[in-house]
Amino acid sequence: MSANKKGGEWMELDDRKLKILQAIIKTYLDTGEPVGSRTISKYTDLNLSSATIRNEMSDLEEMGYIIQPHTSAGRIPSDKGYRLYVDTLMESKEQEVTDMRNDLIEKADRLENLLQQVAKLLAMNTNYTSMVTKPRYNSYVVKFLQLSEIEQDKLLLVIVLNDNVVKNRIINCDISMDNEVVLKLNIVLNTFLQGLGIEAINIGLIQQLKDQVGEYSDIVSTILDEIARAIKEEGEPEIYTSGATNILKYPELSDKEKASELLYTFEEKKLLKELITDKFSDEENRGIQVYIGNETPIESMKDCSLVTATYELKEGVYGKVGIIGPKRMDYEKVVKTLQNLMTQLDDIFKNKEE
Amino acid sequence: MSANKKGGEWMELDDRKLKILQAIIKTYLDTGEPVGSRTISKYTDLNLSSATIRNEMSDLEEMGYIIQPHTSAGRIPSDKGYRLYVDTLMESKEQEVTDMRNDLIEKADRLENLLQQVAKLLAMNTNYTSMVTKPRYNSYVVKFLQLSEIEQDKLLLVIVLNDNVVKNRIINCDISMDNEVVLKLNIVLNTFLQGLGIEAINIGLIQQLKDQVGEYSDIVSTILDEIARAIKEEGEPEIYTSGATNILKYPELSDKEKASELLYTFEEKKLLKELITDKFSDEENRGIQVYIGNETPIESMKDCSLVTATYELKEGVYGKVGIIGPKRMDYEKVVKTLQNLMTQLDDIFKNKEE
DNA sequence: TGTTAGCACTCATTTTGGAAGAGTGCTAAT
DNA sequence: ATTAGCACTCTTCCAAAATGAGTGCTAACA
Repeated sequence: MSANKKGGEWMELDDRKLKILQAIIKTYLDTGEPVGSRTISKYTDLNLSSATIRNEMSDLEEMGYIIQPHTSAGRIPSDKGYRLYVDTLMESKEQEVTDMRNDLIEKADRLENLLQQVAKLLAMNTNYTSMVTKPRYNSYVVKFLQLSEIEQDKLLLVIVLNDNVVKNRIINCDISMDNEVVLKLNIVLNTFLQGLGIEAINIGLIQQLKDQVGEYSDIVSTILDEIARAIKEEGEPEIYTSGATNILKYPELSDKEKASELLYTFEEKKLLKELITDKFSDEENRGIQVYIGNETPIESMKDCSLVTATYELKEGVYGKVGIIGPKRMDYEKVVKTLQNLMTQLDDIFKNKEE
Repeated sequence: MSANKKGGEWMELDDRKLKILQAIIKTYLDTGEPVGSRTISKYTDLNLSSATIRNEMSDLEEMGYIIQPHTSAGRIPSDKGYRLYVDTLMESKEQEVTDMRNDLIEKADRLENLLQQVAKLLAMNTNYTSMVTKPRYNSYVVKFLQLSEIEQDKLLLVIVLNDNVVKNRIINCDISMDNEVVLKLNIVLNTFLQGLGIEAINIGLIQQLKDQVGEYSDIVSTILDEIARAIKEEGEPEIYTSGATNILKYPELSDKEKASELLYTFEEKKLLKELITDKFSDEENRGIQVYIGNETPIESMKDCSLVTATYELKEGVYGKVGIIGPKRMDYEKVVKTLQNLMTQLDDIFKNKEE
């Protein structure tokens, strides 16, 4: 028994076992079929007979790194096996990395488009499913408000939140207002509300504000409502996905039952949003994370793996991107692609700043 | 041979044949399995032996209304058969119609949300896939522009198009501008551009405008660009879909090949957009339309039917909704649901107007 | 003591050959 | 014109047999 609990359990494995395990997983990632002792005996550089391999495999199975789907089938990696592989065995093979920057900058002028593009590129590059979250602050704050009359009894309310998030609302009002009133309202609203977040807009403040505007308190009421709603709306998580149909390419996921559940998860997005808000909001999970099988908290993904990364839009504003594929996904490639994407996104966002 | 070419070809069918065909299609809609002569002989009120039915079926097949998947299987309707059924044989059975209004009004405050909701409700109610297009004018026109300084060298440009479509752009400018300049720019922009569409913003006008603003012509240039882009963007078709995974519920569509293609079509949406802009933009197709099998111009939908309807957002602004399902979809229900939805949407939009 | 060849055994998959069943087309009788 | 009857054609279902991949174990070997 090894002495260390965390990060070193695999000390129980000698070098040869590690190599064999690695060979098994690699082969399985390729083929998706249970791999037998004979295959490995030919595959590896350590010249061993299939019989020896069998013995080792038997051990590895006992230790929980591989699984036999049924007697007299080859072995497939268990979640524990994958975990070990991802943590220590994976060797970054060099591979050309697609430069996505050009594709990206060109098409997208708005953040939403950009993120959707990112998702699409990821899906196309990896042949898995991708998801990208829209970054959001923990708390939004009113930066600037502007009211303008655009029709007889219709006001346009422009709400600018921090980070220059802009929201528009059309407000119907019964009383017609002349220019002066609108001007006054603008001043009052801005002096009262600038810099405030949703929690600061409370009854006391509302009353104060209403006192200032006299007969227009109804409209102010509506406006405040809309502001609150806009802030709340912007605080909602938003997710873009792409390549959902890619999962149909992997036989182990594409039987009706599983595929249906998975596709529904991607279409509905509700679960994905929960996933984001729950588990992945921890400040710690910054780098690239791999969740294997049941490590993902979504039931329908129990046969999938999820690789996530965090990008930084600006100082303190983070979003996530994720790749979902079969457990036997090409972890190397996915991790590489994500790393690559992160630096490219950094570039883009930095440049936009200027 | 019948004398009339269009809409009356089925005159070649006598009453009994019609009844039999109707019975075949109805049964097939129910079961999804080829239907045999014996079934019909029991099913119909016209007491005929299976042998007689067989003869009639043989005729119907020769005429192209039904198909035999293989010798000694029952018959299934051909596209031509479905067409006849939808055009003339379908009898509107009474059924409770869900009142979707409440669900709708409650949740949606913005048009996009509303349309997405509509799509979702349709999909849930019918168990098929639904799509809803965002309505759009043929040509947008600038109604109102507003520039405000929200940061040292960042301007917020609010663009209001007709029908109160609002767009925002953030514009970076090198020169810092005082309040007065912004005010002046606002006036100039509005006087020059109000009421103009994209085609009216030509070189001549641009030059005129630039002359007015002197040193700020660079910024004006950017602004005009952004306006043009905004108008163009708003003119792009937009489609919301829901219930794509529903197609997996129908065995005849859910084999990997077909399902994959279909789901991709729904995810990608590009083809759907083309479909909308091409075929369905004709002013004629106002009412409820049914496209069967190859009548839909999308290859992947050749085993599907598509039922579309047009809703009116306001005078002259139309959008489409569509239901996509297997050819043996429950046409009655779908048509009823759509009719119902149309009136409910009318209600909602009328009320919003006030 | 670790490695290997050999062999019996297991179990999933594929193949095969009916047998059953559904449905037709045709013919002859009504 | 309708129908009963029958031979015929297919698909589908099922079970038995063949195949084959892969294992575990044992005995021999270095």
